[in-house]
Amino acid sequence: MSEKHQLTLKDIARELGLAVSTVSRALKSHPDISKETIKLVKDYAEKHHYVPNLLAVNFRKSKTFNIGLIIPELVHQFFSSIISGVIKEANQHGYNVMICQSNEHVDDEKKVAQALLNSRVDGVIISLSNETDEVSHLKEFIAADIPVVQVDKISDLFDTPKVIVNDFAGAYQAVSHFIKSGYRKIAHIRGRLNVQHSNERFRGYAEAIKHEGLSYSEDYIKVCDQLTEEEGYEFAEQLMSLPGPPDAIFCVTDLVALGVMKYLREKNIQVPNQVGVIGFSNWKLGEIISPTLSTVHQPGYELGEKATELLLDKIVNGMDSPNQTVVLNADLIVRESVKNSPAVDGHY
Amino acid sequence: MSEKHQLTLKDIARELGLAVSTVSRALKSHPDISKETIKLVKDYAEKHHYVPNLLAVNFRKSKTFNIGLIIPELVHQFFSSIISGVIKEANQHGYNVMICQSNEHVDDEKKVAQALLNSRVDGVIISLSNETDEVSHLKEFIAADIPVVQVDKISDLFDTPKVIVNDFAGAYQAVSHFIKSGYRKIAHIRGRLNVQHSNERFRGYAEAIKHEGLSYSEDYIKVCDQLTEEEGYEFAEQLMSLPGPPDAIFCVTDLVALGVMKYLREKNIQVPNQVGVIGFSNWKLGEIISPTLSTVHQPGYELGEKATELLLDKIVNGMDSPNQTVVLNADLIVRESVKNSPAVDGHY
DNA sequence: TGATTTTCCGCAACCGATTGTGCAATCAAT
DNA sequence: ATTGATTGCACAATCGGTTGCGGAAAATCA
Repeated sequence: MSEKHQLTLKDIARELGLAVSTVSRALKSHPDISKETIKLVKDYAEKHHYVPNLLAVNFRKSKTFNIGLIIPELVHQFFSSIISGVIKEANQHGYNVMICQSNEHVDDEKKVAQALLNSRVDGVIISLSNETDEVSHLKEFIAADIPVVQVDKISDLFDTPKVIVNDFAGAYQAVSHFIKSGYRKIAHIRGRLNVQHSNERFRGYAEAIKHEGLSYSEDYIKVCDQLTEEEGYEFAEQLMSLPGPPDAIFCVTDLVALGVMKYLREKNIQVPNQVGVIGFSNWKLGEIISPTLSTVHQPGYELGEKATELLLDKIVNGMDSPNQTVVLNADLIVRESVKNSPAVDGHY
Repeated sequence: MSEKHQLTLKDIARELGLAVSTVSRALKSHPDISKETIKLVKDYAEKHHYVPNLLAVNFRKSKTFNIGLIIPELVHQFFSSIISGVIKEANQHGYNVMICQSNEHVDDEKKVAQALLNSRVDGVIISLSNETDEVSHLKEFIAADIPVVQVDKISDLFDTPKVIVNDFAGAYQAVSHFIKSGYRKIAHIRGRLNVQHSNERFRGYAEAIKHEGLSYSEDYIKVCDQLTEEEGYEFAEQLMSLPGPPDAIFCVTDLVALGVMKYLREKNIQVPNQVGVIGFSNWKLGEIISPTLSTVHQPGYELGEKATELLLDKIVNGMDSPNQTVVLNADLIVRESVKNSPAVDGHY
């Protein structure tokens, strides 16, 4: 079975009494070659299952047809969704994806960036680590004429095409939905002050409240550091112990929301009737717990797709094409953790 | 910044007044080259940041340094753990990983297999789709001298190295732990009859019970089809409605266990005091729910590592090395869903 | 000193496909 | 019939390393 020698152009040429160059051109229907010869060659190639040697083609064209993907961590629903989108879109255009993890550390990020540089990828998609505050190691790609696209966790210090989620609008939707469902005292457990996502979500929260003519007290804003379930639990306790406790809690993340719900359940506070809860990210577990968790869906798959689309555009059309920023919608998913109200007008 | 022309051996040779072949050999410290010349060349190369053109090297050596990885689905904690292990091990040896999804469909599996074949990967790691019952499309790899390693979801019809988890021992541990913790009436919600994993776990369940001198009635065995939370809920209801309901339920999967716990909570049946629950797989969500879920950990990362190790061995040492099967342990993780008992001797 | 071995390096083919250039044969035009 | 344009294909260089072979210079030996 194992044919020692893969069929090459030379073999076909010899067999057909043609020159290698003629065979090569015939296979791509070059106008210089007569219809008859083209048919002859193509028939022969098909019959003998000729497959061009990718290694040779890539070498000649000086292209690897590989794109690098640097993400903070692989075992994570959101990021693996992104990966999935990238792979699908890349494969569709004949590219492979080399996945690297930064583990949220800038040192690892530098290391894998260097590795990708050495392996001569045709382009790179990156979602920055939490630690990354300067991007000199990424600018080397640009210096080497390797296009880069940033996705989700981006830096404005680095001028590339970007694909992000509209955190503001997602948060705005969530909080508006609270209000339309009859909740009035809405608290927010937010993320770190130096993270763009958190700030945008907070902004969405604040704007929605303001837009509806309501207001919030500073007591209603809690700042997470690690975004853990424990923090959610703890802040829920603090919030519910206030003289005027909230009747709704918007959480920066599903995991935090879970901690909140755990506390509420333990204290026999009814969700959604006494307190409504909305998270962010649409983790699988939100569908599983009870009551099921309302959340804002981040379209990871679509982020990956779009980022790849932009990257391939750069690769094909050159570095000088404009650096657009694509903003994808983050949409509210209403589940049981928010009470139904006839006031809801289906606007969402 | 962007140096149009990457430094090549020819450049170094010209600059140093040497032949290209000499430079090439010097860089790999070939004994034919004098110490002085080697130093001269290496210093120059380092100073000017010479990086060999991987495309050229790969072409010459007829190697891609790519390995393919075919898995059912990417967005899944277990499989992404495997991926993570594969990538780490592969990168450590200078290989890249091309990830493909079969989406649990044999047609997709065939498609990506063909794609990997055409892209001339140096080797393939595969975890079969649920639909796969014949492996002719995979034997093409062997015919093309491309080594294959199977991981987790394997077929005995295909003679390759394999890496699997000891489902039997994991289940045995779980059920033994139930017994040592004082549970006596242990039910099992199992998976499909035609899936090897399910059968092994069932076998572990049955053997553990038998070994402790206990027995189970057929009423205590429920067979899932889709392994969903809903099925868990439903079967829990059936089990708890029996004349003699169980005091412990061993579930084939964490998700099923979750459905069970949901039912028990709704009926105010205390976990773990009235009924103990153990799942399988160690999903993240098991740590998050309350009570936290005891489960059997499947070492996905280690599976990936080991599979890659075996594959690289094949790639380097040739196809004729023996096809071993590596069995990794699946270990019990005790959490709150099983009651503590002094009878537990720390054996686990 | 001449013969032989060893040391060190250059020459050139090669991997397989791509592509610019050149040239014969065919065809059209004057 | 002679010139000019067009068609259809072959030749050969090229991409950047790798590697077998051969040969000059230096070192060792007789």
